[in-house]
Amino acid sequence: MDAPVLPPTRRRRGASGITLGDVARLAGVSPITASRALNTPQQVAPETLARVRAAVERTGYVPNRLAGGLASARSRLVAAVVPTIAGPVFMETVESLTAALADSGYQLMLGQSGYADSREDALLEAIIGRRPDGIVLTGIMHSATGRRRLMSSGIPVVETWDLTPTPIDMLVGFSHADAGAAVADYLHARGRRRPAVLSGDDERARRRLQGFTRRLQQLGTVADAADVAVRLVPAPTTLGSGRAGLAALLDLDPAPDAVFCSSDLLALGVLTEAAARGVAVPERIAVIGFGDLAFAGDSHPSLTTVRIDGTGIGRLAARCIVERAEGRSVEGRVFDVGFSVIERASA
Amino acid sequence: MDAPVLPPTRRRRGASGITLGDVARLAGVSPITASRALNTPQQVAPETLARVRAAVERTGYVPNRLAGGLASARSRLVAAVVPTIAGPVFMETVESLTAALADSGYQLMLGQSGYADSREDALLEAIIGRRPDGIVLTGIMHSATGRRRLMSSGIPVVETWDLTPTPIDMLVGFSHADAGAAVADYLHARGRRRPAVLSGDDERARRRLQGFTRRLQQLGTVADAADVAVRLVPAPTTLGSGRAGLAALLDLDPAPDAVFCSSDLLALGVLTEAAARGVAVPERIAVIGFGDLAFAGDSHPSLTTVRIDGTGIGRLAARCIVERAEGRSVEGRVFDVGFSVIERASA
DNA sequence: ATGAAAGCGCTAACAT
DNA sequence: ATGTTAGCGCTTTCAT
Repeated sequence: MDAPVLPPTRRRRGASGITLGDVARLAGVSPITASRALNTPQQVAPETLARVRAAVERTGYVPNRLAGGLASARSRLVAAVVPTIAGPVFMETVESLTAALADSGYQLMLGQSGYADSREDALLEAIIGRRPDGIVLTGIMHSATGRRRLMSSGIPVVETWDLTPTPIDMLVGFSHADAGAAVADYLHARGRRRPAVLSGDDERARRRLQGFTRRLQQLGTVADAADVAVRLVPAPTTLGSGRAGLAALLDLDPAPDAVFCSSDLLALGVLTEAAARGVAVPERIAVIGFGDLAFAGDSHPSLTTVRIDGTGIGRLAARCIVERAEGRSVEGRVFDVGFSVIERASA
Repeated sequence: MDAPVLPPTRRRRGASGITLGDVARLAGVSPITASRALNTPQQVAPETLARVRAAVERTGYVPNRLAGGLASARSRLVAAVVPTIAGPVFMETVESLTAALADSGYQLMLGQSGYADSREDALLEAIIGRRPDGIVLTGIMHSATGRRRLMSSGIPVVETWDLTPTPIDMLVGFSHADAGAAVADYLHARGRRRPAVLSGDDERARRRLQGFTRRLQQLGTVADAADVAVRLVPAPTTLGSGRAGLAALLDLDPAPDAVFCSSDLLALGVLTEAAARGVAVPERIAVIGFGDLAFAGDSHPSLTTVRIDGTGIGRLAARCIVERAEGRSVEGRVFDVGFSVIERASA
């Protein structure tokens, strides 16, 4: 039998080599009609629709989104950048972001910036190269070069977990300085006069620390910022560094009567060390965490902390991107989701 | 001046509309040469290379990987599926996977399967549609339909965190039954004769549980599987369910003298509840966790647990995918990374 | 070492 | 409601 005249090797097609054209042929329509049947079914006659769907079913066709994205300039891909996945802080946000995006037919690409700026450029290149419909920045950002690059890329950007004065584009976060101040108020109202801070050494934690000490000065708890005992530990914070941190703080004279920790994990370490030493919490020392992670309500004593709605942040970030991608305009570009101090037993 | 004759609206190009063609023109070469300069520089004359690189620099060109992927049938995208991102268990694996892939020029796409099978089909469709060069399945898998679909997609698949008898393709994991048995041995050797299990209700934990009780029978610790007190808690496990779990186990008569927890978080909850009740660990009850999360060494008492090299799993999974994608063959398709019981103070 | 032609699989822009 | 045409931006194949 004569094979039809074809160029020698028809090229390796993706193993599941069924294309829209194949489906269309099987359904007896043109490719564009098949495309419409899948993407905008209301534009297609019911009977045609049924034929196309049957053809899809029979062939097991899965549309190639690379091709679709190239043709339509909409990749339906969203990139998220986190300093590290292994930190518990942003997980909630990434989780809800992933879920919310999936609901709208978008997929999440994950990038780790690390806590260093060096690989950041490579990461941006990798991300922009995929032409995502949006980029969600979580936590720390960014070299000035990186910011400029993002702006000129024209890709919608949502920065999260912070409220910076000059956002790249959109912003979903809260004021870390205000959160620190709120904790200062809380401790002051409960009569604590020798507060200390145990803090991871990252930018946002430092901002909370600043807000905290500043408010303590305003309240008259301390005369000078230097009067607040501060112990910095390297990021990421751990239970172990919390234990070591409390040990160090207890050696001070006078010993503090409260510790504001920059993370719940740190606070859990403080509780652990206090229990190990027989130091009564909150009687001898009050402990406040940050984040309200899942375990905060179940520690012993239960942990007073600052709650951030990480899930809400993720969901809102997703909405910002999706609305923009679909050409709908969002009312506003800066969203303050706030925070709340959750009173429990430890303070 | 006469504009060159062009179709009316040249179509909206991606905002940063610089293409390889633009770069090539600027460098005075053909597009394909510019392409080679970027992808296989050794094929290009040094002087040409320099001109192309200069043009890239000047224009801020970022290659469109959607187009590249479409043309080359290599997306340099890898999909990872986890039940949930918010669980601490797989974070380490996802982190090292992301990092290892990035080092080889691949990007990670994240999908959440949830603990339910319902959305799984949609997720697979979304993933396969992107034509990733590989798929990493972490934890639970999968409806028979899903497995078949993956196999017929022709995309390399790595299942992780488990050793199943009939892998879809490649496998990087360890035997949960063996891990359970090892814990049984450990407790038996230390004279514990009334061991209990506090376990999240998921498949792999159940497999460990089975290995655990079976070995206890072999050892003669119990006559019957039903003699091992088992308390199941819903996944995901929390510190709170650990506390509640111990409370329930202590009500038994006779009370257990050891608890094997299906996660470190659960074990931390047990330690917490024990401390709150003044139950001495390990004297009155020994506690063993699973996972060796970061905090395990720092709890009070420090936690005896089973260590899994999550980072190694991620790195190895990345290697499997990358080697396959680059056409190199990997020696073997099943890798047992094992586990180790870490002896600390709690047991 | 470089280039010309063709096409990856899909969708936007016009038809009709 | 459906089809035709012309690309999206890149890489493959085959020449030179």
